[in-house]
Amino acid sequence: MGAKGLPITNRVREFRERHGQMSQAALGDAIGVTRQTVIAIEQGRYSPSLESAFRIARLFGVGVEDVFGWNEDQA
Amino acid sequence: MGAKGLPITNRVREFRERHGQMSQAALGDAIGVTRQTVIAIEQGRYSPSLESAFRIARLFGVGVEDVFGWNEDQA
DNA sequence: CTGCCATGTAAAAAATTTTTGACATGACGG
DNA sequence: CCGTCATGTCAAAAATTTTTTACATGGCAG
Repeated sequence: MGAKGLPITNRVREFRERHGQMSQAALGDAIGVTRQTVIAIEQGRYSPSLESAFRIARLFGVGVEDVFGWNEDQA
Repeated sequence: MGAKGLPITNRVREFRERHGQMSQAALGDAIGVTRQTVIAIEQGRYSPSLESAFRIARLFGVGVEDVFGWNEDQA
């Protein structure tokens, strides 16, 4: 199983950049994960834990589904 | 590490039982995880992946945050 | 130009989630 | 009584996510 084709999409980068030019490292610090994790999530390399998803959404003051989306087809 | 104290709550069991007396095994099959995973999620032993969360919510025809909740305090 | 800062890649190690398999119990119907 | 189903526990293996460390690039400020 090579290319993942994750059913989950996300707009983390979008929200992050609109939040006062917050860097990937700063976002990581804010939600308690490393910079590498933020990079991987933004690049869609794997689906984050529901916990990370909640922390990101809450940081931006929105709901989980405002940041993360579901791709029925890929599912 | 030790006792988890998960910041995530869920009403999976509630939704499952209201969905035609669906068993844990049947829910597992429906979303592509094992019965053990359903048990662990319902018991709050760990936070599921965002992917599992989406599959469960979609199966019940609701949003992720209708099934899973965030406990700011524990966070 | 020089020095940061942000982003990106890579790979191995650590941590967590998920699976597999086995066994136990109570409820229930035949 | 006996068999089945749903739930639950346990433990080890497998798979996936996250961390750690290191290095590379381009942009931009001084």
